[in-house]
Amino acid sequence: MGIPASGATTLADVAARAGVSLKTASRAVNGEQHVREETRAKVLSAASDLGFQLNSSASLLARGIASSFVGVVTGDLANPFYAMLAQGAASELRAHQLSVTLGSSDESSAQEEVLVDELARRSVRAVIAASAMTSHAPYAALQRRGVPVVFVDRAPTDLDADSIVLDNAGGARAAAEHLLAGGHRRIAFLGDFERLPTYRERLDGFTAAMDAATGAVDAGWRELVREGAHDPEVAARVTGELLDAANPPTAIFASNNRATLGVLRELARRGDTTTALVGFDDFDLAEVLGVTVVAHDARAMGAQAARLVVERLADPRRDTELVRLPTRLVTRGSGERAPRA
Amino acid sequence: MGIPASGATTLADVAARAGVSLKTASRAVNGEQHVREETRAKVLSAASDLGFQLNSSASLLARGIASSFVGVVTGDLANPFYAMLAQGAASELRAHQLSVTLGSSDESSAQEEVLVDELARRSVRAVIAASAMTSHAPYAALQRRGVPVVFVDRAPTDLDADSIVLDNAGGARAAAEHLLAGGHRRIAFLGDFERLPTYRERLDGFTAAMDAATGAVDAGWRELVREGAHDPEVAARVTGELLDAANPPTAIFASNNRATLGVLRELARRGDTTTALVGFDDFDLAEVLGVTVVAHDARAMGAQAARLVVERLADPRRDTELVRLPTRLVTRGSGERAPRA
DNA sequence: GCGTTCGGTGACAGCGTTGTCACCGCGGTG
DNA sequence: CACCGCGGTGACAACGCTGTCACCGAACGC
Repeated sequence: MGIPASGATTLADVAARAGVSLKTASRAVNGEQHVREETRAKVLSAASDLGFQLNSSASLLARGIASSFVGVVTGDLANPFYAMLAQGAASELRAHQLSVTLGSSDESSAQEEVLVDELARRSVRAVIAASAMTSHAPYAALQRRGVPVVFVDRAPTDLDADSIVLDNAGGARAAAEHLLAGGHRRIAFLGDFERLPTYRERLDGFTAAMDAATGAVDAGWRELVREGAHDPEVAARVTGELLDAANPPTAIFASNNRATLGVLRELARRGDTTTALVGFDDFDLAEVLGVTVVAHDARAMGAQAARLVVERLADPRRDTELVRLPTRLVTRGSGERAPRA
Repeated sequence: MGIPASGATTLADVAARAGVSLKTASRAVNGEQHVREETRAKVLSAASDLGFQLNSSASLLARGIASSFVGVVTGDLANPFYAMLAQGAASELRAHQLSVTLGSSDESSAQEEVLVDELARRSVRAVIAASAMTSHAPYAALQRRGVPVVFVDRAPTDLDADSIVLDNAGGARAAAEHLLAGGHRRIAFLGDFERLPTYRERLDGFTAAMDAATGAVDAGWRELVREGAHDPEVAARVTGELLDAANPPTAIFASNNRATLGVLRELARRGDTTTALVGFDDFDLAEVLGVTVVAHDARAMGAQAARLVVERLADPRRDTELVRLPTRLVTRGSGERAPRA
């Protein structure tokens, strides 16, 4: 009943209609104590009559809170890894009355800088970032302003901040060792952009395994290390080149899900069913395709990041934490193919 | 220089430091005109010295704007369809100074209701929803309050609102006709939750094709229509049941990406390479696996939804629009397998 | 030379909410 | 019976910013 308000209805309207003071109405709609049940009911009914909704800007302002949003910066939501990460963070944050706002950088530093700037302008309460930048100055600026920044997947080296990363070296090493144990002597490594620490760590783990196997591996194994295979197209092309070479690898380690995708496309294209493959990152159809992978839990990573955010929000001066999440090798066949004689 | 501010620095601090009035500082940081370049530089430098950042709540409040966020409600971000949708919306909205806040309902009506409520509390400017609800009362409430709601993928029947959907019937019909043309007489239909309009439309299209082919198809084809295959596990189980039946289908139409995934798992598990398959929704590895699909552009859908939001924000009383996006059949092999003799 | 315009600047009153403090009346305490 | 404590309520001043309006001086037109 009553004409739909032309402008927005305010708490004052509700208070007037309920015949109470502004403050009492505020207490009622916020579920605070010190309000008689009867009064509260009166206010709530008036509010619902008017279709009232608290103005969050005004509320935030009055309470001296920047906002209730946490920015999540990822490379590309189309990558399920990031999507799961975001979802893990979002659901954990919701439990703490925080919402998530999203931005994709497409792995471009420039774009990411714009994103961070946008988040700053939105006065986000904290930021969770899977950063593709090498210099994290924009994040440092946020930190200085008291906005917690938690890095996921990739820890910054030029900034002291909470971070949560995978055991990249360990996972890659396990993959390499698995292939070596299977008798492979020529194993190709398909890396991502050189600047990404994840890639470098994975290469380190891979290298460690290869070095430990000196004598058992071809001396020239380093020639089979390729980088820059950030998207499936490049990965597919590089795979083709590797396999067309004079002395092709008998196994491939794809250092992330997109590289794996590219390898699979190329192998399928040429009907190659003998080259062994282990990929970093699990994916939906890996089971169907029988792809052996280094798996981990992206959702847990997001949730953990959210927890770090909440903890730092509670105590800004606590020591920064570096969480390293385990990976596990899931064998499904492609990594167990014997080397071609 | 100067001690890092204990609390937040305000525009007043900046103004004081620059020796100008509050209003002039405001004009300078907001890039408004009527400020001498020299003055602007002075203010900007003071702002950067102090690490100043405009308080968005205060700014929004003063300008009488609810917020700069648009809520995007989806089923589950882990589903690439939703992830792309969200990304499409986000990047289009960014061009209009709007940010996206995300919520996943896990396709649960209860959860979705909570989400919408949360969005309302955050005073979002508009909502884009891939709703799994049958009754859209919570959205109607938002609309009444002047918050534009745009439905994607699934249009509500109990609410007049801008919507953007796929040509579900057309896509499903094309898939069925394709299989029929290939000689199949027993085609199974794997549906989603019965309550989802997308599923019903796809079934309608499928039915239309089958009906048009009366005589050519088995009279009992309706027995091969199954629903509730919302996740891969159920889809896989149902597929198994269908194929184990006395008179199994020679082809399967999976009505969404998760159903397709389930079917693929089950076919792989039993080493079945003869049953034909067409899936609704494209996916990364479809090419590798040679899966024929009804494809569409989720990102475009999100972008289009964002455009509708912007338009309605500009003119709240314009007629609501229903956009129907085309689908296209992409043949890759699985849909072209001949029926078993 | 006087009125007019206009770029540049500032004072001030909100925007809608919440924190603080004060107040009122009632029941329990000594 | 005076006092205190406390549940319930309200007045009022913030919160940090922007819109409005007013003001000042310099450039301009006639």
